[in-house]
Amino acid sequence: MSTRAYHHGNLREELLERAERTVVEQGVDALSLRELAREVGVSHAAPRRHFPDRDALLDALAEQGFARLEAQLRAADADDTTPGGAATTGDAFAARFGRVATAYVEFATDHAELLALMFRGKHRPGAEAVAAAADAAFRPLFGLVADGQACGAVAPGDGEDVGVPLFAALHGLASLLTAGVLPAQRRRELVEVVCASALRGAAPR
Amino acid sequence: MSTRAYHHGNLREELLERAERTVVEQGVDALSLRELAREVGVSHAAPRRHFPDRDALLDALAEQGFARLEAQLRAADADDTTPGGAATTGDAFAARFGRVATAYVEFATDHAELLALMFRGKHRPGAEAVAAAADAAFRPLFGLVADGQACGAVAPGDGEDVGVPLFAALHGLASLLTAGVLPAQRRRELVEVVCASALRGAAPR
DNA sequence: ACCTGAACACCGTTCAAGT
DNA sequence: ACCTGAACACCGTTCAAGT
Repeated sequence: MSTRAYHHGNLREELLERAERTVVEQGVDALSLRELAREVGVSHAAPRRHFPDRDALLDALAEQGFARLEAQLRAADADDTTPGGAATTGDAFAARFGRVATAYVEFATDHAELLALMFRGKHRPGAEAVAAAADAAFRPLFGLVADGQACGAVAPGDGEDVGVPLFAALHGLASLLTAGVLPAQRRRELVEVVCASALRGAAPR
Repeated sequence: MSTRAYHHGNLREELLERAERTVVEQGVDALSLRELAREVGVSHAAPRRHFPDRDALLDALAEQGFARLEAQLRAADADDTTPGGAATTGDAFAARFGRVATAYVEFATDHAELLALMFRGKHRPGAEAVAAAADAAFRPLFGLVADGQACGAVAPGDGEDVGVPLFAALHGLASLLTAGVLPAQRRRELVEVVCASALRGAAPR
């Protein structure tokens, strides 16, 4: 399988992998289907078999991005150093939320171009896969909110309504950092400030 | 001056105006310099005199967008229906903040593509003009925070640190709405929920 | 000073034809 | 089923030349 077969067999994955690299490194605008095909060593029309057009490839990248984000959030949430397991006190909950928030903002700043692609909206008509991947990525966040309600750190009520302000604060901070509106070197500090404020806003009253 | 003079005289403004329309209506990707020149009735090389390349035009559009946003925020802030003028009580402050927040989110959803362009980051090297326009646009928001501190609705301290969480919550909500992650028809309701939460988080403790 | 027209090197997309 | 090669209609950018 080391010989370059006529039937590549692995073209789709190789295209995605290579495309993500150039998007992360050079931005979406720098992604050319023709150059991509050249890099992979295939004719410029070959990708069409796997991605009908450029937007289809971009949607696939967005979907993959959400999967990465989900994995990163889950890993951060699982990385619980407190002895008792899941957070059951307010302080422990705040620490857990801080870890997930940090992971979210880190993903955003490390993959700014990919994040822009993921939140570009206007995906192709048949893009339920992207929306599904997005929902899955956000689930850890809303699951965390439910746990917060269980331990009394977060006000009761509809989980979405309580979770949206937390979600918005996090995503807004990430977006302002990647846009350069807020200085990237203040990232750690700003995550703490925003988390503290958002958690006060979400606390029972 | 109704005759199409050889020296157009007004080309820069006409290009900007037309470009903004197609960006708002069709998105950044649909903006072609050649088609733009065609629409304005000028050779395809003519725009180069006013915008060295495509990114220069995009930066000019972003700058113009921030100016529009600033005007809209100022108008919303000035539209004070309470008798006594500037807000001096907590309730009045919350109402005032709500108006500005609504204006911000409305601008975002009405000009989603333009907003993406404005917060695209990676502007050209000599893009201090864009950054300056952005700062000016955000000033009403931070001025509002200072007033909130003066009337005791917002915790004291460095204005930026107190303002950033409010800013992040607003921008995050706007971004999630335009991306389609949150449903656009719940806009009014979500603005209220997010504002209430963010203001609780910013309140003195 | 401002604009034109031809030229260059790239695109994305399509489609008959090959294996 | 998967890929190639030529073709089409578009780009952004450059530059000598026109007024």
